[in-house]
Amino acid sequence: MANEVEKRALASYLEEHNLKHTRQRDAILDVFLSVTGHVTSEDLYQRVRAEHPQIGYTTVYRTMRLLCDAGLAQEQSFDGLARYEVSHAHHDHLICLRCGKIIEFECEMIEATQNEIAGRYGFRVLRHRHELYGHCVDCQKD
Amino acid sequence: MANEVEKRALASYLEEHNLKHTRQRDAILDVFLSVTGHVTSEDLYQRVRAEHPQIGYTTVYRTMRLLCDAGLAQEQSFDGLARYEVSHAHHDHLICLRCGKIIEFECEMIEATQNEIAGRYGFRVLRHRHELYGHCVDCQKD
DNA sequence: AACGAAATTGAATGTGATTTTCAATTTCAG
DNA sequence: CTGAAATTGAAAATCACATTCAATTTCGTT
Repeated sequence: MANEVEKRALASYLEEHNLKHTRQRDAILDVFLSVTGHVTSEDLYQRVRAEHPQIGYTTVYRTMRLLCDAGLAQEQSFDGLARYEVSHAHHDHLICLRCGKIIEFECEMIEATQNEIAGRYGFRVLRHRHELYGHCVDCQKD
Repeated sequence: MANEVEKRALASYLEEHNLKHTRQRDAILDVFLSVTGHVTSEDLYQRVRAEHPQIGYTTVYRTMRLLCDAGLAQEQSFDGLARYEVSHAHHDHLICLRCGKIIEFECEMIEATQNEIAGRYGFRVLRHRHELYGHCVDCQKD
């Protein structure tokens, strides 16, 4: 059985919150983890449906919110559509405005600077959004 | 008459694009410029309506898009709602998750780093979004 | 000042993603 | 096995945003 770690994390979360373990949640988690990149609920629903035709859109939608609450997924939005990615080390995004390609990057220095700036205003930063929009190598040719 | 510079800028834009000068557009621009901060179209509509009850929501909405196209306004979105701010020098935002306060800041260093990172991936950055979410001084007390 | 083509207005309606409702079903502690 | 509580999924509601269209207004030309 794949994705043991994530399944156990989900199980703990469900137990702690008096929620129930269901086949649907398990199946959706599996499909979500098998996807690389940033999927919308609709995307994910289509993929889930290919393997589990009886699972409805609403369940996929609700399960993604659940996975976000459980810390297994993160919601992003680059273009007005909610997209989900598997939670992993903090990072920012480069988004190509022509082809939609999304590249992730990390930068300690920017993080440090953010905290320094927030400190000036007495702010305590909890999270941030940092996205660079432009054209990727391939799309600069046109 | 107030806001002469902006009114002239709008007039030029209208003329260049074969659009027409109307009382509504003038009134909406005035109200928009009188607001400090980041307003939604609904916010703005309410304020416009207070002075000009005959102006409809749609006109406010369309005028804000016009002002964005004309470079007089900028659209932002921190919480899913489109918000408009008066155009001014480039800056990023600090947003308080409790009270909604929005503080603007600038940072050359971050801008430079962004370009350096984008360069690594062959990206040409056209614009970016950089928002720090957290708690402001006042809201940390609670 | 008046004409008329073209743009604008604003109420109503459409759109599309997201969210909620609710009856039927499933889970799971006892 | 039982029953209370959670979950499911189809349908409907919601919400912000965007468009439609007939009536009105603007403005270059007469």
